[in-house]
Amino acid sequence: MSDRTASTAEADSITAALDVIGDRWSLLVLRGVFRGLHRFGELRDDLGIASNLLTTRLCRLVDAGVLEKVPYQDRPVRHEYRLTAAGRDLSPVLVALMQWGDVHRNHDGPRTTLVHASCDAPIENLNRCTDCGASIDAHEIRSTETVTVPEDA
Amino acid sequence: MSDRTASTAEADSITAALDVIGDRWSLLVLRGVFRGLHRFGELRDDLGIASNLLTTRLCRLVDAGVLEKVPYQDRPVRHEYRLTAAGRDLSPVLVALMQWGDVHRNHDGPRTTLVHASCDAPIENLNRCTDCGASIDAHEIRSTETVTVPEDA
DNA sequence: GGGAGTTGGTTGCAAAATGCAACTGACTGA
DNA sequence: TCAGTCAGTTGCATTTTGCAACCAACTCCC
Repeated sequence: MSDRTASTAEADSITAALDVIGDRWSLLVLRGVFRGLHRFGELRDDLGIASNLLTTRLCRLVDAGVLEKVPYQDRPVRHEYRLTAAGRDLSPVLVALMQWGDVHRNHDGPRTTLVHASCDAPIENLNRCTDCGASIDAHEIRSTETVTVPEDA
Repeated sequence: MSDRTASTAEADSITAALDVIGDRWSLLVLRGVFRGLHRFGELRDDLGIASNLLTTRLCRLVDAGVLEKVPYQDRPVRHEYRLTAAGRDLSPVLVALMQWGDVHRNHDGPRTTLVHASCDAPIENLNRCTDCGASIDAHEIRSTETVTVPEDA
């Protein structure tokens, strides 16, 4: 990856993030770990991913500091994969994707509802203004480096 | 294996979302459109993407209802690409990715700050409880799955 | 009216990523 | 000793992507 630096869309933060989780499987692997699947075989069976690909994805995510290998037995030494703080910080990405899929794609398929553990009420993902606290629609976003997103974009 | 892993990896909302924007380029194309790039050549030059891939990505995004083609001239008829409502609803995904990249990846690279147009204050993305309104960390998320595909009964 | 330029692609082929299936190595427990 | 589990590795076919050249419809300019 990481050869998206060709022109003016150089290595900004979105590109940097996609270098880690922008392939076909990485986010699904992370979703599995978020859901409580921590071992190689669990992830392979749940995702239906080929072993060789799961190996490379896990290594890459560990290298990126998103997952860490934690030994769960000796003889033979075996590890499971756990989220680091950086990995947990990806939860808004997964929640945002899931919410979009719920609304715009997955009208009939199986749903997973995420709830606030202490309230049992559903979780939503949104953009919020750090000053006024309002939730922000795409129209109201202005980018300080580039063009304003116009009304009819 | 465990109760939660039965059949969930096939067609949930995250998978459905990734079917649309889960490849190497689609989110970058959308980022370009969000930034105000609407024409084929603008996107190609900005992203450094090959023409044939940009063609297939744009067609797929139009088919998925995320972008729409709007004619901007006749003779020859030419179109530009604009976000639909569904496309604009992807802004939390992009903001969440950007925020994660800012914090965990892109310490030295160029930053783009997104601000609330009416406040000029920075935008953040977060998960929020629809009941208590608290912003929610990954630890506080519980998932309750609606299994629609039963085991062979 | 003939060439150069612009825009928005298409085509052909090489390179890389992915999918599939079989196999390995270290151990267990019977 | 022998089957079974777990976490991968290896080899090869298929699919996707990257690169470069080409095309088609127009405009502009002389």
